[in-house]
Amino acid sequence: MACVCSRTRKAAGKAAVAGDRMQEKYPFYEIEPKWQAWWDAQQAFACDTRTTQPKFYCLTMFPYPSGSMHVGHGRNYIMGDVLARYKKMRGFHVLAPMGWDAFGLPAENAAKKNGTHPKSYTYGNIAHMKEQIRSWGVGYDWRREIATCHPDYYRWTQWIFLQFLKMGLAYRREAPVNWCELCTTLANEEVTAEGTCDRCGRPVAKRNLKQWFFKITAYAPRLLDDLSQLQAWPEKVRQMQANWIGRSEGARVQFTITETGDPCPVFTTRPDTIYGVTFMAIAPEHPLLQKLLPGSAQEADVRAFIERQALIPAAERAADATAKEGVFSGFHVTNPYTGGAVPLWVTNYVLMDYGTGAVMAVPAHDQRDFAFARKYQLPVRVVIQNPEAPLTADDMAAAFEDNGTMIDSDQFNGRPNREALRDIIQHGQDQQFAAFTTNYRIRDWLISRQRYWGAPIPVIHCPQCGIVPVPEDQLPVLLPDDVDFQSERGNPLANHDGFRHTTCPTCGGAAERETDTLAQWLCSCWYFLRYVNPRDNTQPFDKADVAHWLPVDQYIGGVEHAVLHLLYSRFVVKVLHDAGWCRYAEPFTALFTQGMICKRADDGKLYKMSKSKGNTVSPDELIANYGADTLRLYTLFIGPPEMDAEWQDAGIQGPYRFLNRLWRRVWETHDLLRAAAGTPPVLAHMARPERDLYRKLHQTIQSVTDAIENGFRFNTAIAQAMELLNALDDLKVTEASSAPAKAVYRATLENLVLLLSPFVPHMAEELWVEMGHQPGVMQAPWPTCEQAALAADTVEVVLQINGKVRGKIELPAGVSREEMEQSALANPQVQKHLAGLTVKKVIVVPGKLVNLAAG
RNA sequence: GCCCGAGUGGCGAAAUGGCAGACGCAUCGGACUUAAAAUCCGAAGACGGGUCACUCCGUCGUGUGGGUUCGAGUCCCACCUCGGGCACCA
Repeated sequence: MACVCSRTRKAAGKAAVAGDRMQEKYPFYEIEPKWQAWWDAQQAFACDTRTTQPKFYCLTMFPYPSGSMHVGHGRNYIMGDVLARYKKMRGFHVLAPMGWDAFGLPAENAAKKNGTHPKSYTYGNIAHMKEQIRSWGVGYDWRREIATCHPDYYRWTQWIFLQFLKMGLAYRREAPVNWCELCTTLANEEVTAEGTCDRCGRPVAKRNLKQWFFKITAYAPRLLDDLSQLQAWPEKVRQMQANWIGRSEGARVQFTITETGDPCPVFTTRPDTIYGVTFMAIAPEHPLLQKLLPGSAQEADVRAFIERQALIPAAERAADATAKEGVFSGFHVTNPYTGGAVPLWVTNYVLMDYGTGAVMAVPAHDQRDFAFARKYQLPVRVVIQNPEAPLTADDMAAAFEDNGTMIDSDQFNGRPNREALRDIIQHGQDQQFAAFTTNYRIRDWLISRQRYWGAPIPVIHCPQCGIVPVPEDQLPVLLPDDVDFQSERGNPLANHDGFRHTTCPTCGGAAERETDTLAQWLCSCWYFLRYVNPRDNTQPFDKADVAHWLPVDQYIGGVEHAVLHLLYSRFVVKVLHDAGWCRYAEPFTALFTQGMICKRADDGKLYKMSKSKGNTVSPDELIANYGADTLRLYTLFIGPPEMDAEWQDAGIQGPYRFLNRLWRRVWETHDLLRAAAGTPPVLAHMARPERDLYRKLHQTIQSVTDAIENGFRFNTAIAQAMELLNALDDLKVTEASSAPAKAVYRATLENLVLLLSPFVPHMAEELWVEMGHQPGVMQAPWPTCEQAALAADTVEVVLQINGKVRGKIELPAGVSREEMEQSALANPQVQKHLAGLTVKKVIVVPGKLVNLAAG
């Protein structure tokens, strides 16, 4: 214990201590390492998951070990640490773990470039980043540290894959997939709206490849519906997920090829326009064409068109600006509602992977169909009449997409279109050529990658038995170390004969291992479960423990994961729930997405901190110059935590000065504080100035608590603490002050240290001991607000005339409305402004304000 | 095009419909110092006015234009700019 408190120094004499400790700048370089070591020695953040105390699972998104972090990364961990420390003081048993999302491309690229093995590269980076996190003063239960690249972890990632396979939720198929030259295959979620790779920015092309998918589409309705349970998530994230899942209600209608009778179903949200169909538009990739075309009259034209479209990148073809093009197929389709036939066109504006790849075209009521019809002189047929300005097909300059009255639609004529919509589908359903359908935009999740540095997909391809899962007791399928990274021939794993050749677990014959690895997203989809039982060698996690600790009470991370990690994790947990492994269907009760830290780059513009922009700020130097507490305080003070913020180097001065002032106050008044230790403040004994300070203290306790609890408003919490210190200075307590004044002074500093301890833990620990307490400020209870202390004798009442402030008066607390009104009218300032006016109305806000409406 | 979010001093920002600019940065003035740094005290939205001076007074002011209200940064309507998500999704 002697190592942590300052008693040894004090033994040398108070004067010497004061001289030593009251130096110009507080010695953060001494106290910060000291307390970090003490937290380690005390296992201050160790969490016993078998506890029965109220639990709080505080999780910050774990990082990819890229090598080193900048101050922007720190915001995430610091906020989580503030919350964890605060919850501990509120009596919760807090689980705050940390780990590494350690599979991924940079390690493999480094291997290619420098010859470093991905394993040593990754573990080297982890060691450095762990040191950085430690130097920030962020506390975790490091006994629970995990790295997704460790065989003890990825063994269970592979196990999860096998559960999906068992449940029919993992499958392999050949399909056009997103392809990035560097990152290999990509999930749709990893492709930006511009058609580039989310990770490296290269253009993404479509390639036909045999790949592994997870059937996330089967969970689309639940993933969407359950968003409504996530009330403690940012509205923005829920909307982004809802957009991504993209539900639309409509009908599936069975058209048929007139010439052959082949079915050609469509999905439509506008069956009310079905009597206005004048052609059918299908995607060039539509499989029906391969059946119809051979030997047909238009075959050559159509094939030429299809081949030309195949060469155009998907992003370009999907762009709004791309002109609509098409070619007549030579075939027709029969509309089951009318019995009539319309021509079948192959077009570039219909997407094969949404709906059925075929669209019933209604030029009169759909702008895209309209543009196409005008270009190719196809007929326009109005079936929804505009009640305000009747439409004629020949004169229309644009499609009429609003609501109106149905015409030329058999028995539905005369009805408002929206109202008839259900009946139209019902009619088709009764006649068995249509059905109510819900369509989703989300596609299945592509999870295989042609990369070495990932968890091998645990299946074996047997020429006799087909795809055979690796038996669970043979997991993990280990990643071999001895691979050739210099080879240009694709996935290094595929070139490793020792890995590839194996025997079939079913028939014992020669077989080949799958050489694709799992996308790192799958590794990070379940890590929050593993933290509960990180060293369990018999199962991924313990059901009972996880039932107690999950869902995560507070998850903190960047909004960039809104439709990647956060959607995938929800999906995986739902599947595990269905498999009986998890009791809950949602992993994260509350989510907080922090804003990014930006900085002006050399071009004067503001960018998110990144190595490529050269606008990063390293925490290492700042911690060396100002200390971790100052860096933490500035990071939190910079602005509202959910908003992006601009890092300004000079801004750190404010928090630094504040902490130095706090430090000096405690050390300057060392004797006074010690002497006052035995006498708690008593309201009745206080004179006006100390009662005001005492009230301010309790107001601060109230507002800081509220700021942390409601909305993570750390910036205002810190401002409140600064105000309290300013108020404390104003009181000017000295040795000569009264005993009650000294008691209030001590109580204020003591509580200020407690209130600040989650934010600046090292200084708080040090000052806490200095004020005579046992080490371990986190064991102290969080301050509580005394209602009696909040009461004031007088209130300041604002006097307004027609909403403009004309004076202020001090009145006794609890003053009546009538007294307030009379005092206002009697006020000389008010009378002056009222000269020549008559008061028409008096508004009184009790204890606050009188407004006289006069004219 | 659709759906979110933001717009307040030189800057970061704060304000349950009730004193706009708390808190902090930068700036300026003063004290301390041989000097500087640090620290402490003080000033400060803009424009105009008044006084020897201090206290002071007026007008304007939260992206723009309307509205509701005794009273609007805050609520409503329309619009502008910036950021994010979705988008030939049938």
